[in-house]
Amino acid sequence: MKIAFLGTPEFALPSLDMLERSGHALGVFTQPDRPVGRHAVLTPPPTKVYAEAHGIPVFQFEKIRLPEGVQALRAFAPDLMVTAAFGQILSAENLAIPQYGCINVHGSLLPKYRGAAPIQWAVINGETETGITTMLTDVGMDTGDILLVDRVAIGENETAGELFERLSVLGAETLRRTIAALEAGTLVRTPQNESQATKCPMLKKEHGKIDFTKTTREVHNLVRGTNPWPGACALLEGEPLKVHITRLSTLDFGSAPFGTLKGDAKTGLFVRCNDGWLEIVELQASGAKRMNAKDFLKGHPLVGKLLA
RNA sequence: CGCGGGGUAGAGCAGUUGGUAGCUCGUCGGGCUCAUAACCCGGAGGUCAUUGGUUCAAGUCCAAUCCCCGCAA
Repeated sequence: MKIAFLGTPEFALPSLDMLERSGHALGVFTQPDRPVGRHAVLTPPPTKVYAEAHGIPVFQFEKIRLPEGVQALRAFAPDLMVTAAFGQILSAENLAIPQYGCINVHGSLLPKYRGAAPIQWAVINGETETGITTMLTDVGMDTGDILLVDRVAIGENETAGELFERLSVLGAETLRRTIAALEAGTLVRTPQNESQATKCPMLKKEHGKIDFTKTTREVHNLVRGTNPWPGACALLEGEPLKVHITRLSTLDFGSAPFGTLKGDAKTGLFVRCNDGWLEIVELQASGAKRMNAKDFLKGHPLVGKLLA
């Protein structure tokens, strides 16, 4: 089958790799190269790097729904489109091009967590289960008919980054089965239950701001869900402090204002939240590299100070 | 050349107007103790990122270079 693969970041790579190994004729449509990092180095998206290494043609458009993109897609003449974390909205015109339509690989159990950052929000909200849904893309935001679903449990300490990696691998498998069913003519379409639908917003920097009036579990979930990006952060004496890893703890340092720090270089660093004390395992001060909280304590007397 | 912080003992940090290199933790040895991750005493461990310059004297002042990181995009 001739497939137009629309995907951008690492999440899309296992799916792309699966399609390549399955011998489909591929074309990769992805976002333009973007400036990355402190020195704004123009960096190609991972799917482009993969495609070039495997001799797959690459097409990059700012907006594929604009005439230029539509024209290129039509010229490529795919039988099927596949999207995985593409990051652009497709138009009806785009979707009408391939005869089999467009299959999207989505990192949630639809109709829950429609939108841009389903994996992170599932962790932030403390979900214990998520998964991969393949769906037939329509013009709405993740509203198309459901094809196949695979479920996975979310670990108590699992970070969004770790879950991302697991789901990207699972996504390739779910996609493989979906296409196999399509080719066998056994694919079943199930409309989404609109009454169960939830939407999650794109994750922004400010979503990482920790609120210590919340419970230890809620803060822990935020730290996990924003790791590795954008990272959870708080203010220590006016300076930003990133909190990379936390652990739920049963240690009790008594009552104290929310955000109060306790502990030492041996037992670890703990911060007061609404219902108890959360251990901060790994952190990063402004200008410093990330380190163990215990190491940080050796050179920074923090006990009694306040995080805000 | 977007703004900014930083490279000092194994780890995390301090080091004031240039004048013998310090703290906490770890480590090693000894002591105390029923015992200990606790406490006491002692020891080892540094080309102060690199190169050049100023000076009687540079971790400290000047210049250049390399590396790490935060913010902004």
